[in-house]
Amino acid sequence: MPIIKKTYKDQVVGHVYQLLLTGELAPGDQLKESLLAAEMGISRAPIREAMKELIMNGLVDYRPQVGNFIPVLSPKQIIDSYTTRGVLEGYAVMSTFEQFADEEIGKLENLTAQMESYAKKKNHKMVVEVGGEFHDLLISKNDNVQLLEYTDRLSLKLHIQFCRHWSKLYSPVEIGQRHRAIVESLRLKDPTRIEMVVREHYVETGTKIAEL
Amino acid sequence: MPIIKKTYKDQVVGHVYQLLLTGELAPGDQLKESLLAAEMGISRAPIREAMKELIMNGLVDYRPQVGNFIPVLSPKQIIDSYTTRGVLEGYAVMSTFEQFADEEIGKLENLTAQMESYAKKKNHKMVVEVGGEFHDLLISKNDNVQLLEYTDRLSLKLHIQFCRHWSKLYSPVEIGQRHRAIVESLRLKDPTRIEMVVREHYVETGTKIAEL
DNA sequence: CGGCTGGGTAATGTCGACAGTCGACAAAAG
DNA sequence: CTTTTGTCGACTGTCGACATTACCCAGCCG
Repeated sequence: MPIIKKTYKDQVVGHVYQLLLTGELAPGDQLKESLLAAEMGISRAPIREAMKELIMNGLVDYRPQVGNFIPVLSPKQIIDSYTTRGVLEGYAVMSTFEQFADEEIGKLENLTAQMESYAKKKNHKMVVEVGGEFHDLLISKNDNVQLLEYTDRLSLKLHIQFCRHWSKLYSPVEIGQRHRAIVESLRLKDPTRIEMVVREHYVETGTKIAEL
Repeated sequence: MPIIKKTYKDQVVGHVYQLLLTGELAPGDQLKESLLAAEMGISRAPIREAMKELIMNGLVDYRPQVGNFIPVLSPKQIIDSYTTRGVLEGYAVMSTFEQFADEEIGKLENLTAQMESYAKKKNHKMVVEVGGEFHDLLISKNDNVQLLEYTDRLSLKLHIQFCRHWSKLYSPVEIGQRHRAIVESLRLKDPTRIEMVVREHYVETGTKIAEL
């Protein structure tokens, strides 16, 4: 989420993010250029520029000669996206497992406990925030620009698609189990296991979301 | 490479592909909108549309307020891209290894032999073509749309970036060894090994290209 | 009654012109 | 001679208008 808003295009992107996060735009809705343009008091040109960026990040579906729509993901597409994310991030963590100091692993454990705690209190906003911190720390060691480009895109796409359903998703027990499994595998310093665990974590998450 | 060219935008994309493949555009070159527009007898609007698509596929670098450039990849970026491709395709093949019938594995072996043969004759065009066939058959079983989107992008990006250097790259012996290793692992039906071998294949290719 | 046809509407696709911004060079100040 | 500032050119960013295409629905025909 860019903070700087130099060109109109960037402002449009930010505006659409808001519409998506607040739920004013639901999957299946069409983003009409003239409407957005009128809404923001600018012409359609920067809107079109912004659309391309949103399409690039998978936040908008483009149908030629028809328009831009908020994607409606089928269960298979959801699982596919999460699986792909799992494959990429599993590798990202695995390939850097030696760089995790004991104190950082401790921090990961700490974050897991926080998530459990927030989940028990049904404070979903904080669960997501701490979860993001956990995730960021986990892949922070990797510097493969190509891989990061893809994981960032997927992360943002899935975040925006499903932020609405977080509250229905998390049981404190599962959250604890899953994240602890990742931390444990890191502690064991077993690369194969690390990759597998992270991968499964995302596949399970995807399967769960696909069910609702 | 889309064959249908309905809108001007698609024609522009195709045109730029040609410029890239023929080497008329070299890494570092700027794609000037007005120039392309004049060249094709259209306005800048569809050019800009096409640029966004090319940027999306990683074929063009975008620098705000400055312009669009053919990317100059650093050795690290090259290795990163190939590694990422290896991670994705390694998983794609691994997760579908059971679907390869003996006859298809035979075909893969056959294609490998063809590549060796063409490589010996220094017929690089055919090496690449048969190599593409090998690659397509290898991931044809996978139907993860998200994963395929990324592998396709990477495949196209790397193809266009390095098509110029193919002739310097391939030694018949290496081609045979590498591809045969993949076929063998498939025959063994050992998923872990399959994933590893495919991954390494791409990492090695990337390392090799990064060196020149 | 169902399917096809055609016109109207509303959206995207394209256009040419103008405004804003960056980079380079040159002139002036220290 | 070095540094700063001003100016210029070329490119991207934005605009409003026009062209084209897809969708909807009414009316016709089988």
